[in-house]
Amino acid sequence: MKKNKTACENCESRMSGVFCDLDSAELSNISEHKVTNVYKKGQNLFVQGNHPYGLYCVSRGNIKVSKVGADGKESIVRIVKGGDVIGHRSLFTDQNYTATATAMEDSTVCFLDKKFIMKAIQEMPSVAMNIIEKLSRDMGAAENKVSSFHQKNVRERLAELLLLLKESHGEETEDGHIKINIKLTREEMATMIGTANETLIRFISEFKDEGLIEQDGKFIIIKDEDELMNWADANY
Amino acid sequence: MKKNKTACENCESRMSGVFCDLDSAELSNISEHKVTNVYKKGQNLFVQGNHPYGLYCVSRGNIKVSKVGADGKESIVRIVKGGDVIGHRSLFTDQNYTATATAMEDSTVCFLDKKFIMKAIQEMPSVAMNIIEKLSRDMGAAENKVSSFHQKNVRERLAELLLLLKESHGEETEDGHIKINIKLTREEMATMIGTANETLIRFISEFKDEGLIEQDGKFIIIKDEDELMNWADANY
DNA sequence: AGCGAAATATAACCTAAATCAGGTTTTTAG
DNA sequence: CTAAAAACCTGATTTAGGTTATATTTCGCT
Repeated sequence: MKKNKTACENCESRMSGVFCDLDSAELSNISEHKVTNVYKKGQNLFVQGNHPYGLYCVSRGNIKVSKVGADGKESIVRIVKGGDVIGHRSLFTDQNYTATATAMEDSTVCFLDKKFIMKAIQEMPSVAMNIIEKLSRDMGAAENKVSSFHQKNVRERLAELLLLLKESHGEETEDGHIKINIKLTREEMATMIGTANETLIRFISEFKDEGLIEQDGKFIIIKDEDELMNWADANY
Repeated sequence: MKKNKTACENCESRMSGVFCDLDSAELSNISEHKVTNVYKKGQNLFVQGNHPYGLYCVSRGNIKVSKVGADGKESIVRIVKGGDVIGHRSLFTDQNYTATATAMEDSTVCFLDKKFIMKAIQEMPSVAMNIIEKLSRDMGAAENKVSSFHQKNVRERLAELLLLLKESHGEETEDGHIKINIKLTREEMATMIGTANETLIRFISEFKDEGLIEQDGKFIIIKDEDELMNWADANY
């Protein structure tokens, strides 16, 4: 975890986060109060049970937020990408972290002290509003997941996951299809939809056989979005 | 849905909500901008797909927030009681409602116009902060649910549900036990943990046979909390 | 009070998906 | 480059819990 410093003004994810509405004076104020860290793939930003001291703001890279149960089983509850904040949930409720955050690849993440971020919320209504918006959106996603568990089978949840990943990490290829530009193991995908990796692999294979998706090395390419949407909305 | 008006200052849930830190001048300002409605059991405050025009603030009664899937199956994603706000999630993301809110019993609910509540957030940092806290807490609960689905079986999820209901709706009885003071059908409990009602009934019966819980009319009484906690944290 | 409709309960059966077992391929580290 | 370890894949077996069926009890309503 090397430390170095980049100005927020030059951050490649500058426009997408909760600080997007700030002017350059306010931004440079934040710049001065933050620490920038580089995490290697597999390193934790924080682990379940730790006490939170501030807010993490991802500049580059994908971070997975996961919970481990009593039996040691991992569940990925969400994936956070460049521009997003992380660690806010526990920070604002003043509990210890209820999940672990791990870099899925080499990542650059800034850290803001709790006192500073609390002051920012009080003084800059746009920051408060953006945090409220972000929490609301994330909560919507979490509640969707809950009802999907009840109402959909594994095949349907997988179709849904692929479409969500397309939204969050999709990139157009030369031939006009969408490539899911994030490296995920089958195990990780399985824990995202709450199934066993053998089961997940089986349905991935089915989707490939049926021409709904294709594989490009580690990456999945969406070939038939309409059909995936049909499955995600349950039809069998 | 009869209308009448009660001052926030006299609201029985005044101290528990997002407006709890306001002084009486601020409170009476809110009082003047709200509408108070009484909903009969079974009536909807809003339904999935509607456009949100403001914020609901529950004064008295329990409101269930549920989603229906493509197959018509209902899932209760959370239950909101007196003092809590509802409808904020969709309001702040400016989407249509993604769930339906239904009164579980005759309830009193106030409604605040969107413009007014947005202004309140800008001008009263405590309101913004309380909303952030509430969203964070709710989101923690939702993420716990997601990982429970993956990591726990029905018996364990039921034990967990009973303990959560004890926290949110528990009341001490004369003989020192805790009674879950909310009327829920087996069907409703089943949809809260994503199972079939027959299955839920099976495990409720088991818990009764084993002396972990007892029934007092429509209400459940926790008899052996420790054992329930063991089950909720998974041990089989 | 009495009737119909929900809600509750129990048992038998069946299926979706977990688990187990055995491979092959890819990645990583020395 | 090579060995070891991950990751991936497929088939067989088992099982938790969904589904179906049938009673019984309770509730809401006129």
